[in-house]
Amino acid sequence: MFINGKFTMSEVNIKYLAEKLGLSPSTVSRALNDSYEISQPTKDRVNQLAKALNYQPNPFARSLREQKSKTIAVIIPERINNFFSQVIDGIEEITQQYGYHLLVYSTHENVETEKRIISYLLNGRVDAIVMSVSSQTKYIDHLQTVFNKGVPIIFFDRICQEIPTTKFITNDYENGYKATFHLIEKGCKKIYFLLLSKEISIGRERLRGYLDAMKASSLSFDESWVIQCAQKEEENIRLISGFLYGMDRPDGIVASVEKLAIATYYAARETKLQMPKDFRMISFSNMRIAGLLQPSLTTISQPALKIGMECAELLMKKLTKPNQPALEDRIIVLPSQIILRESTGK
Amino acid sequence: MFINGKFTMSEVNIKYLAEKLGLSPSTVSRALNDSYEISQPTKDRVNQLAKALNYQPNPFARSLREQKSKTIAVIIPERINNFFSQVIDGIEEITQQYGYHLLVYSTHENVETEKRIISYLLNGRVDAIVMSVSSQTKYIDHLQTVFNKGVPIIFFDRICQEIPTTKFITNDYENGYKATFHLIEKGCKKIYFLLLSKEISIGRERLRGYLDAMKASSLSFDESWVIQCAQKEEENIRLISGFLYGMDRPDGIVASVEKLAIATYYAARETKLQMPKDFRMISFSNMRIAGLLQPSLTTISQPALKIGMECAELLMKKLTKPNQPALEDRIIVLPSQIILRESTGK
DNA sequence: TTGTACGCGTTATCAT
DNA sequence: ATGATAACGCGTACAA
Repeated sequence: MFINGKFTMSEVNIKYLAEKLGLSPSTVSRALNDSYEISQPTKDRVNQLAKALNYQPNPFARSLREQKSKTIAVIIPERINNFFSQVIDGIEEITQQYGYHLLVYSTHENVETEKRIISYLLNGRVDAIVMSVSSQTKYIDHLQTVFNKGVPIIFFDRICQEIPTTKFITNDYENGYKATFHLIEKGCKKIYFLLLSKEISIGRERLRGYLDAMKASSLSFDESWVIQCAQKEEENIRLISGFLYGMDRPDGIVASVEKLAIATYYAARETKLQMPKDFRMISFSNMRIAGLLQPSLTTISQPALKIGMECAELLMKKLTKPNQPALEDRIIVLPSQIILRESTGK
Repeated sequence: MFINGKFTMSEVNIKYLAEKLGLSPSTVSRALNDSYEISQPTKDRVNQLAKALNYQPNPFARSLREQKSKTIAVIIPERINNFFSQVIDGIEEITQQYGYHLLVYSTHENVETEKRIISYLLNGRVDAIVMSVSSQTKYIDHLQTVFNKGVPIIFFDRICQEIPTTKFITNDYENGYKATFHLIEKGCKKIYFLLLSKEISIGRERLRGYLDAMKASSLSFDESWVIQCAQKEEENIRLISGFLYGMDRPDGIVASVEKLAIATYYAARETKLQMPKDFRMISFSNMRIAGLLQPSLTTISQPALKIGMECAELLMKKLTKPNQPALEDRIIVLPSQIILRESTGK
């Protein structure tokens, strides 16, 4: 409805329906909610008119009344990333069936942004939070606050160990080990590990797998082979080109996240080195087109859609059934898959 | 606050602050909103306590009262797509500065899903909608309804011409022409055009550019060269492989969307054909790593981030300033960029 | 089976 | 400068 050009919300509401039907608002409300107290004929009349006028309950009135929003916040470190996109697809697939809505936020790997976003969510705006922390997240007061306020929170992939709630990850340690072992089997002697940040869980776990695999082998190892990378792509390309130019360059690289593998491709171009001839690389990645790169990239691919769906299913169970206990403090591990391609040699 | 294990929303609210301060709720409200009617000392007292107790206004009470949600819906056809991810990044960058939140929905290219999503949004849940329509969207009653209800709606990329509102696109016709002309210059004689759907605006516009370029040349042309593709990747690979196997295969391909270019890469593998030797391809695409493919892909790249930011800026202007007129019925064109790479020959 | 009254938390209007 | 009251739209305890 318009009043002097301005949209006003005087839509059909319960009061309006009640008037039209000669009933009281409460009767209409109960009829719409299929209450056992209301006679079938009345229900029919109400539902018919509601449908005819395309009545939609006001979500804010309802949220205010019920103290819940039917909305979930999803917080990710970056949007331009197949893994996170797939996870959100998985979450939406489930939550949508329950009539839940998704507020999606990107921290752009920035803790301050992460804190700001979370501060918006502590007022009941969302019924729960599903998140993967930023690579900068070291201090976790803001996450602790969420938990203390009783807002259900689930972590996935980049989890926060310290918060006693449910976390979904993949077998990162194991795959860090396997990835490294695969390179060793291929004959690599000097294997570097590219790390986004030591702060994040997946970085630490994958690194641990790498370190153990190196230890288990008879290969030499130097701490300087663990390369701490930056946020900016150009910086990383420079960094990686730097050590690829050297005479003592690595002949194997484990990239702990996709963007570092990509930076390595650019660095390889710059230094005119070829995979797998000059060095071999394996990367954690959910790129659909890893197989179309030059050379195609051997990847450890995470079950992203499944992670999203499992997060959401757990949450829906907790939120839609009465008297559910708090989310259990446990880590659920879903297996990743190694897909061999040209970058580690056929 | 917890009551028998259950989280209850009895957070600090205005009433609580008022009690603690020995003031009335209305005074507190006014003080928090920096009303001129309140004395400075009172304001200070109120703000101090509010800060100390970390008071956060209840968004639903406010929305109910103000008849606005400070929330924007973003509806896209698919999430696993760099273009749409970048657009959303752009939207968020602006809206976040104004304290707006983003509900993000994917239609998965399905009109029915699109209709369902929109029906959720007609009850005031969002103050505006920014969307790119699904490739199936032919009848537009649901979009018309949005407009009729007075909910501001902006289209980008895949627009709906018929709705009189502001639309943001790139110069699709021009680039369809240029892309085709580029192939012609490279000596292609038989150029196919891969189309996702004739229903969507970008498909039609890019096709029009292709057709005009073909017409302007002295090349022969057959209608069957415009290939209507499917949703499923495997189906498209089969379809494309099908005509690549033939003796009368094309020597040039214009892919109107990224996913069709990718299907073509797989089809090329299957048929053992090589670009640019056996055929050349150019594609509309925002893939960051188009340059790392084998061969690297010549692309027409859209200013996605900018599109998002411009959509959001227009919207914020309309929503945050009083008495703004309805969104103008006009199309704003931002230029795309052609990036030449190996797939069309150096 | 239906109606009345109230409160969720906020802000605006009207009083004082 | 501050307080009392009403209203946004909904659902429910209580009354009839």
